[in-house]
Amino acid sequence: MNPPNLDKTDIGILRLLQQDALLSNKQLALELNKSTATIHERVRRLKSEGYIKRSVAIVDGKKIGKSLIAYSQVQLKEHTDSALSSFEKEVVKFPEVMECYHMTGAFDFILRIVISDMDAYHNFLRSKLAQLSNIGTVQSFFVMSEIKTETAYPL
Amino acid sequence: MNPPNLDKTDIGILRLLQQDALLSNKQLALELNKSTATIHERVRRLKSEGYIKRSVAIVDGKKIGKSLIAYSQVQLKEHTDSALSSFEKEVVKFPEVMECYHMTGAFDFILRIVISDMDAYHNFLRSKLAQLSNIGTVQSFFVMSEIKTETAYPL
DNA sequence: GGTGAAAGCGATGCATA
DNA sequence: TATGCATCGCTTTCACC
Repeated sequence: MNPPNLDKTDIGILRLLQQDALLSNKQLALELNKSTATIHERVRRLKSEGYIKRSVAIVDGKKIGKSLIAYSQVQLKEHTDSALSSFEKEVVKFPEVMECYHMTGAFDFILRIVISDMDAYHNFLRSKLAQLSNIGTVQSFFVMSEIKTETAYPL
Repeated sequence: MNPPNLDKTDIGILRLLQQDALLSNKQLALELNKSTATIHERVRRLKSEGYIKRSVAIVDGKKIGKSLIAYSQVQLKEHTDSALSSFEKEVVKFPEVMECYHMTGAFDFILRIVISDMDAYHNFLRSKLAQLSNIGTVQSFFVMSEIKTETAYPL
């Protein structure tokens, strides 16, 4: 399943738009040796079929005062379906939680939390996260340095 | 530092472009009650000053055969500056490692690894990650379900 | 710094192969 | 399905406020 139903041109489009979503069809056409009309149709198809989910601007978190990134591992007390659903439903409401995954292994969920500083994190933990029902343990780890942050899949 | 040196129009632009990088200046202008020329100048400034780092297409990993996401916690044996730098220099070369952070706490690095399946992960671990010098322990956790994956900072 | 208008350029739809 | 062409609309610049 690699490539699935994508030809070389489709792969090329995905590779290039993952690096820069603002590339014009003209630039893509030049790079991939196709006409702009062909590229236009391919891009339309890649979007309508869901290969490209969306295009977003990546903002510098530090420049807008989000200087602290935490990864918090959450273990729940109960693991019934309704307990899991209830946690998921509540945690996604917190704007500080930018990512949340249900995991295998020693804990249940991992959260990526983005916030201004440690005081704010402390406050978030005490007044928001720990207030949810069914929270067992929360273990927090903080990013000291970002070594690699890639949004583009290798193709 | 919230807002730093950004006015309401700048914040609005960041908020909207974080949701959809392909919005036209005309659409932004309509939404924010400014002229297209003003929006054009503001967007140019936000990019040149680094508030907007880049614009990217978000591709559906599962549709291109990247069905397994792992978070792997790596502990090194030695923690000299050169040992840390050496690990960082090597690990970023792996295309499977889309994110890598140097962390506080019980382990040194957390890696987000995106790959086709568990067989491929096993192979990656044995033939690539564990081959790096100075690796102490690697603990792997796998994503069962994505609850929230947000790229936009709350503004 | 913001605006409106003019000019240039790319996006978009279509007829054709 | 891919292409060239023609039209339309947005981007970009500039003189002015």
